[in-house]
Amino acid sequence: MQVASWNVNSVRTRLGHVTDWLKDNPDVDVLCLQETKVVDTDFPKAPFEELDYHVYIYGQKAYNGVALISKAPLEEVRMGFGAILDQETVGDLDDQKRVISAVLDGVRILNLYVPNGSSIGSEKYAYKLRWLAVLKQYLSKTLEETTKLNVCGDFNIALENKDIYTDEKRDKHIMSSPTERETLAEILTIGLADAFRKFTDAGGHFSWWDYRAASFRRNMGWRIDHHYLSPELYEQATRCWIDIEPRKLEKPSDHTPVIVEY
Amino acid sequence: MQVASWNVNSVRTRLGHVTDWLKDNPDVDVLCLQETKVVDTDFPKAPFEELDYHVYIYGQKAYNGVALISKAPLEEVRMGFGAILDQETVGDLDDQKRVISAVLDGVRILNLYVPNGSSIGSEKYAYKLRWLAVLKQYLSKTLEETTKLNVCGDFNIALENKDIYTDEKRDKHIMSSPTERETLAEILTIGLADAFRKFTDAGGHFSWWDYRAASFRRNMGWRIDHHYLSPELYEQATRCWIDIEPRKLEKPSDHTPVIVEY
DNA sequence: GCTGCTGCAG
DNA sequence: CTGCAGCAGC
Repeated sequence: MQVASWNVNSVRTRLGHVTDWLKDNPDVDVLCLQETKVVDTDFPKAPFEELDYHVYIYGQKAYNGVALISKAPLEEVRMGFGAILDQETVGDLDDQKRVISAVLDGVRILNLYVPNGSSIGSEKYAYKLRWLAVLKQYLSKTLEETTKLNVCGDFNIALENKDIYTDEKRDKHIMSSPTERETLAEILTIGLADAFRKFTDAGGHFSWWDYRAASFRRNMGWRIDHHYLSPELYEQATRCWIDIEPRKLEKPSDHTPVIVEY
Repeated sequence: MQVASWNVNSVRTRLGHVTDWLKDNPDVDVLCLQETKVVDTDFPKAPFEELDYHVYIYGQKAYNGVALISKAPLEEVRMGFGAILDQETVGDLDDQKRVISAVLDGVRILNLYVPNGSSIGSEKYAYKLRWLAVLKQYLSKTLEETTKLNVCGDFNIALENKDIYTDEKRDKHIMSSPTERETLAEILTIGLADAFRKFTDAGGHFSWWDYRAASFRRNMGWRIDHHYLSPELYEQATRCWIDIEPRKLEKPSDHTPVIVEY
């Protein structure tokens, strides 16, 4: 089974890229999309259904939005933190559509778009940390019911120095600050491990390159899109890789797909 | 000597089209641009200067804006009505940057972007008529000092029925209403004649096609961009034509160049 | 409708 | 550098 994660930065603008990629990657069973940037009524379901995929969406206008594109029908589809956490815990966090999950062949696939956080100390940064605190509760509760969990998506955090093209300003940069790293590392202690690092020790592998400053051409990237697996799945994992080809296309997303196989 | 008029609908968005067109039309001495939509500090002068043109600009943020692009340096450059009319007459009309003129080889080239007027009876329509009243004074005063005057630009008025693709709703449509036509015709009585009509009697020649309803493909156009010449220049005129090629490009302006030669 | 701009977000 | 909303113009 293969699961892919791809922040497409607007599913409508990137529709051709995404359907082309699915055609080129017929072994991918579930494609997890982030930043679809579209309300559910306007999501282009037909192009995927015509390729015999099932589509599960949780979107909003202009920002955020997540989706699951699957060859087989999915079970137990859940949208938002509120699906399993009480309202008091969730608060307003589900106003932004960042969480969708479902089960395929006994594996819960959990697709996330973690807040970016803007800059250290900003209001959006506080939101990111608050969101991650609730995420931990959400994942803990999920792990109470399943031993096969694949948490993937755009985490907007690069855990290790080798996951970033440079060491400059690292500690003060959003996505690599000590607090963010510690927060994510702490979440993973509940029983999740990075599928990519099971197979690849080297740095220089990235999943996101800023649109600015020609950073893709200069390979000034970050590895911020991840597949985190529960122990049982981690054991079963046979591959995890980044496909940089879509980032080379005309008008690409700034992210590129990350695929795990188990 | 050749003078061209082109409403480019954003000189920054159309920069490639404009420089390409200049390269393809090396005999054009002065290119008059309208709707440059950029403040003077942000006008892309360098690409024109690298092609050895001189650039004279009178712009504002987001709306309107006119410019003169010239192979030779221009003399007596004037911006706005206020350059020769008293402030009492001009009022607030120079808040919108719609008038620039200069002299080349004894010919005053006067580049206009006449207000569109939105719809008959609207506030913008009243502004258009008020603007045209002041234009008449401005042109009269200009004709007191020169016998060689080339007034060109986007007039947002089609003087004759054959200058529009259809007769439908003509009288109630902005750009072809009787009042607008009479107002422009009255202005021309001070001593200006349509260079295009010296050479071409037929209808079906247009300079503007709405972006909507595939109107260019269906040739649903209007001839609203003009060169009006003082008698001496009109006598000397050897050609006047519309180049529809730029309207066929990707992401074109809705207008296309009109060129006069004398 | 179709485009361009501002302003925001990433 | 890109996408979107909201606006304005035509």
